[in-house]
Amino acid sequence: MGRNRTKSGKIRLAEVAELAGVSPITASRFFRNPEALSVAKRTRVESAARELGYVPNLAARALASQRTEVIGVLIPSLTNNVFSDVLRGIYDASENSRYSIQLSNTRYSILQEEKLLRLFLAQKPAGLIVTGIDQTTESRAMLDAADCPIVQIMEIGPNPVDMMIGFSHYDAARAAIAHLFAQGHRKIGFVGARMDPRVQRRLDGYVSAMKDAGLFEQRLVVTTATPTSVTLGGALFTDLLAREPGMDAVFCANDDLALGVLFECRRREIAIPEQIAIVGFNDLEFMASAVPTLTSVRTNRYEMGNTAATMLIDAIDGRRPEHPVLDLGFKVIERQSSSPRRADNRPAVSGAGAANKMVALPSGHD
Amino acid sequence: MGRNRTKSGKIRLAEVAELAGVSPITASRFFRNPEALSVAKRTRVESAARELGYVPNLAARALASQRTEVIGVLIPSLTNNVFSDVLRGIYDASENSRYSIQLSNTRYSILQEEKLLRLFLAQKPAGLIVTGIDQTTESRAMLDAADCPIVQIMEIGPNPVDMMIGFSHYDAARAAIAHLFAQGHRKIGFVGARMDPRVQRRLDGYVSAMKDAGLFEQRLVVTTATPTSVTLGGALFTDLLAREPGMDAVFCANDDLALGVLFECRRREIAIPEQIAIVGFNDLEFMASAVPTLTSVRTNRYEMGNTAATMLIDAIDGRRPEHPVLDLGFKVIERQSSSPRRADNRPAVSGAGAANKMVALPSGHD
DNA sequence: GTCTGTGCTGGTAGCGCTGTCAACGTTCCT
DNA sequence: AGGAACGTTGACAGCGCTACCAGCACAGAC
Repeated sequence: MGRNRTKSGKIRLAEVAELAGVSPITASRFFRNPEALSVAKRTRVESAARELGYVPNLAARALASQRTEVIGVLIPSLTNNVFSDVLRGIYDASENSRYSIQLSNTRYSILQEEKLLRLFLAQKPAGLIVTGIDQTTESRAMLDAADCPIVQIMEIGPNPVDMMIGFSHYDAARAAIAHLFAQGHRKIGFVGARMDPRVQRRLDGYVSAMKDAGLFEQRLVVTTATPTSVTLGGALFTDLLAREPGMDAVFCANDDLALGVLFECRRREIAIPEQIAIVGFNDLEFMASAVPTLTSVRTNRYEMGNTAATMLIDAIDGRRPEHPVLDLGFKVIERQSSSPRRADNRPAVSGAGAANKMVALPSGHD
Repeated sequence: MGRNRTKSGKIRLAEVAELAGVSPITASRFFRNPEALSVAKRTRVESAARELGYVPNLAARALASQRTEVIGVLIPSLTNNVFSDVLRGIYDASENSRYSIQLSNTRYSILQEEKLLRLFLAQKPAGLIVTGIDQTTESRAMLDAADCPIVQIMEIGPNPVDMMIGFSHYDAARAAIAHLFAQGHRKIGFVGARMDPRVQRRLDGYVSAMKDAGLFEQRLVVTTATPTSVTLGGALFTDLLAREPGMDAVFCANDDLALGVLFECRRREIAIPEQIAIVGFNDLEFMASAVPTLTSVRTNRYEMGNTAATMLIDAIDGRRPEHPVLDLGFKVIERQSSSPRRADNRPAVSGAGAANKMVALPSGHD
């Protein structure tokens, strides 16, 4: 018995097999495909493993089987709370599987992404989750050649590498603008930061909606490459206001910016929504509790991460999903900051948590 | 040449060695300890590896060397933005090392932590980062027995397992209350959510400061086990106000709660700081840009993660730090929400980014 | 000239597990 | 009854790398 023990004192599969009275390979099978064993041996191996406190050596398994049980995840930012929700979904889904998550941060650089992709692929991951649909041609070639399932998350578009889950940022922005139109707003500004591909598509959606209505003007758009923040929202709004004092609404590319605009309005004593309406994007938790409560476009971030990881794991295990491209849609959550103008300029006292009118839309593909 | 190629088409060390005209073991040494090679062989192996695009097989290395290049990280939450800053620091520090991060979420459960710890330790990590100092005795025993460097982060306390980096939440809370006392406040409420050990210590600091001043009353404290949120801040503050309408300040266990209190005050038309002062904790970005700007206790979260990972990697590589326990301290950032009462009840128009008065304190050890 | 020490290099023997294939016993069909 | 088909089991041979130890050449000490 002792002779089967590792030098390091760890219990090996051989020892479990010996105690169970089976060959090592049978014990090995127990951990990979228990159904293949007879019930008698299965229970024998199981109890032997438990008795000895056996923990498989993943390195040996990876070496022998020529594959790992690692899911690589490439996201552009760890700071942005949008990704923390997605990540939580991914980790939750991976928790009860035998796969572990290997996370890397591309810092919004597709070159960095390419480099990380090369690194990941060299270790033969079981699967890969990548953000967005804008990869370098080199990255794209690597992804196409990869022999593991891949999920692209955050948005949907044509030509998926493999699986895809997200929504149309373009349509979501158009829906936000349509909502503002419906409330009677016309001079609608756009405030955006970071300007990654998804924010860019929101801008595109805004531009097209405004053009469709014959209301687009370049000076209504203020953007910057700087990372987003609440403070930045106030600063960009200040710029916008200087360019176009007659503006009656602002569409913010994310909720942090929207909060910054809210505070800046308060600082300038601009009434919301009477003088200026605000719409954010993502529907972070605080939007429902701000004063006034802030309208936003709800995106299903946790669900996105969770479903992506679940789909990926299923695909790794050979259960490919029926629909490899999944549109999670979005909802425009209408709140006080964009409600129709009223005579009473004060927000309701019990504003937080008040029933939110919702407009749900699946985003159009392509 | 071809015969050294893996079935999978990957280049092995043996092939690099052959091209370089050295033995495999010499090539192996090149990657682990280049200084041990003569300059001639070093350059030969280097160029051979580059020419072939060699990428080491980590599983084989781990199996043969009986150790991994994985740093395990155990944090209680992925949602809390406090941890996203810490994580960013950790990932940044690991990026240019050969170690990779394996992250797991304990969900604020020390039992879950114990389970994960067992899992991690079984894979022989190169190092471990764990959150806080409140482990189960079983966990503590495992950590003590672990044969890898360990860093405890987020707080400091007696009996470090190995290394430790953080600050005293107790002292930080006392400093916040001292600041409020200095501004003339007396009836100071406490609002806390989640009540993990660190929040509990902030509460302890609050209680002791209030007792020292002979001002403590149990009904000034409102806490809940519910996870924190902005909305919850408003709700808890509402409770507090119902219990003690005469309150003149609130110390919030974190900034989300503080923002919720701010909005609730606005909803109730309570003037800040004239009627009630607010102090938060962590100094998230939005605190400087709220209206009025919100006082908070700044904690060095990114630096904490970054330094923890750097210390850990150094220790793994045999360079143990001079001081295994590092107190990163904190700063009370005084802003409008706790400024002395003024006749003018309106906040300054250019409030955001206005010079912040700071009170820096190292937290006392133990 | 012999001995010891140092710097570099290579051979051997696994690390712990799994893929492949063959073999076994049993059942079911013709 | 004979044979095919199936389910179950085990032997063998590595997966790609590194720990360990031995060996070599050379330098310096006696």
